[in-house]
Amino acid sequence: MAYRSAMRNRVTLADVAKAAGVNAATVSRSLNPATEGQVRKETARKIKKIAKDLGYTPNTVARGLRTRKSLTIGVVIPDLTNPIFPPIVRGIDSYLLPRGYSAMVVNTDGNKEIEQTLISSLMERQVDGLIVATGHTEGDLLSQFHERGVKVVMVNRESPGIPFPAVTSDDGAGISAIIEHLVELGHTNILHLAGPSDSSTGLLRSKTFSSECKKRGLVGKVIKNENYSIDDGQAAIDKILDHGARTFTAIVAGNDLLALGAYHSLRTHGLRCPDDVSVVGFNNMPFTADFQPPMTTVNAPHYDMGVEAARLLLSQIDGIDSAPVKVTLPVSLILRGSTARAL
Amino acid sequence: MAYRSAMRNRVTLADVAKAAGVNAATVSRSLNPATEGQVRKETARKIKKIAKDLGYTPNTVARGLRTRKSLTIGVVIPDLTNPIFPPIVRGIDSYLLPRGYSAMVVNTDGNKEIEQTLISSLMERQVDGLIVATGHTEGDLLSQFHERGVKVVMVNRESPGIPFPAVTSDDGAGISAIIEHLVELGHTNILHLAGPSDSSTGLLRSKTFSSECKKRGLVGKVIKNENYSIDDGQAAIDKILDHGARTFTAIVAGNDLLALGAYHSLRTHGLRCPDDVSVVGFNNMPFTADFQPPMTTVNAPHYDMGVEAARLLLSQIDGIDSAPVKVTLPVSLILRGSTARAL
DNA sequence: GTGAAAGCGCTAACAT
DNA sequence: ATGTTAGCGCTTTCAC
Repeated sequence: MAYRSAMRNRVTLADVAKAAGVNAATVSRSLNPATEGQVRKETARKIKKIAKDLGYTPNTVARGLRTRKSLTIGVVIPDLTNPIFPPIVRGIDSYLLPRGYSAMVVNTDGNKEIEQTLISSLMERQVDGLIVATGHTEGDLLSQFHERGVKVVMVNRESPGIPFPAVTSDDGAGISAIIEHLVELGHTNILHLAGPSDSSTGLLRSKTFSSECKKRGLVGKVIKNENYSIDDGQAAIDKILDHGARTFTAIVAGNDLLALGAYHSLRTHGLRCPDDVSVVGFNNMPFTADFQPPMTTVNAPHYDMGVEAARLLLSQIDGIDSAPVKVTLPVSLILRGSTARAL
Repeated sequence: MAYRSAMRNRVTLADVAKAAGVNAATVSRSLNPATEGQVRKETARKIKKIAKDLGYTPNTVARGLRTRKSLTIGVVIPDLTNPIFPPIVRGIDSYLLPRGYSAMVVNTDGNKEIEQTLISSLMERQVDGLIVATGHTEGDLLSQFHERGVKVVMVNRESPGIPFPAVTSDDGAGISAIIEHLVELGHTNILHLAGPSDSSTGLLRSKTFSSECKKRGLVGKVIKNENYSIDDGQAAIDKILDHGARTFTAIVAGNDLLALGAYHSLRTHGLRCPDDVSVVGFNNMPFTADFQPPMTTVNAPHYDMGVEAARLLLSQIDGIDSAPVKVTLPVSLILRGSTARAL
């Protein structure tokens, strides 16, 4: 047994070329499906065999340096442990992977500084584009990309400033459907547990809520929350219930997490859902059907939104689309056990 | 307004060097904290200022090509939408990011071919190491890495063949605690809804279950499942209940998803949990406390497992650790509403 | 159809 | 303390 470097015995193009008795360029051409036609069939076949025998693995990094394409997409989300994001990420992946791209996912925790740092890191890694699901991204950062020609697509949120392509669910229709459902059940005094107002979803959902209530002559109060979290939802309802001043018979939450927080608060205050108070979520995130009670919510097609966002981004990168397309995917109201007739 | 390329106006080291009237190497040294000391303080300050003014962004890809380090770690998991994985990924990230590394996460869906493809893609991207949470990875693939000197750490699963470092939860202790709890409640006939036998967790948990039952003189039947999924759990219990031959009074599930499947099956068969049948999960994944009934389960510290796996991997990469360390993190039984005294 | 040469942006010897 | 040189592994003109 001879001495052998324990370290990675990387086989390079040059190694294959030497073994095949040809130039590295010829190997490169043979191995790339797009340029394979430039090489004599016989030669290409031989080279491929040798490459395989030698265990050649292309070095994507070196190729990227030369071609100025990393085949990597940055995905910026607030928090992977929020169950709506894994389906989005998987949707993105499902479109990217078969096309040779990979995704690099970062979590910002809704923190603007962290977001700035992470996006810079993605840029240094030469990502070919960005799919952004955070609303906090403000003008300065995004406009930089715009100027630099970096492709950006928003998903689940819209960009506040520059008109990037965006994929969203039809939140307006969702809220309208909720209100209609509650009205049919006889509710006339409804509380909206709104998501953060600096997110496009929070804003749109609460605006639609208010206008629907006005249109239908309902009492519709809006409580703003800092975050789309269980804790925020619980704290908000706690605050009202602790003052003993409940007038509403239904709660429309900005998302399922806030709705779950409402569940908790109602329970600790001895109120029953849906008997005393109806609660509606938004997103139909995983496991909402298994909650107690099963949650009535609006289904948003997160996986498909991811797919669509990836599609939009790649078509931008390939220079096919240029217009800042807005794609809105349909939602549907999922009736379960957390809503009932008003007392 | 002059013509200007719409494309990315990348500022390179050479650009900064020219503007500063120095050599590119000096700029490189100034900007790298590790080599900054080699440069005159005054010069370094000036260069940094110019770099900033010019909007210089380092190119990690080019650096990686030169240094043979990508500062990227591949993370191989079965499925991001399984709620135990996001905490693991975030744990990994939390350790990696402050140290300049990024993670690239891929989903194998438990499919060996997909796994092979994705891992190859990660290797082509020159990842510095791999954190693997899939059990299906068999000898051939892993041994390749071993030979190539690629660092691998297992998390949540152990490697079947080669002794890579691994971070797991103390599943044996978890199962023991469950059995003890059930025995205290008077259960003597217990069913184990086991996870896939080709995963180290599935195997260990079911082995411990069997030996505990034997030791305590309990009737302990084991049903194997293909996947750690709700559907599999439901189907398995359905199969038994459809035959009307229930003898067990408690179900110990291989994980929370299987337990949730058991919930569903019991419900459709008109059985109440925990009144008729007690159910115990494993993992304490998010939202188990909100299920109906709140699920008694074993808490596994997934976030910490991610942190620990990343720590192990980087210390391997840095050549600090060499021994294939096995880290086992403690678990704890979380008593909630899905277990009750046996009838 | 194939080879030779240049160079993507960076860092690490080796000079000075 | 700084400059020079070389080269990481690849693709892409440009020759022939």
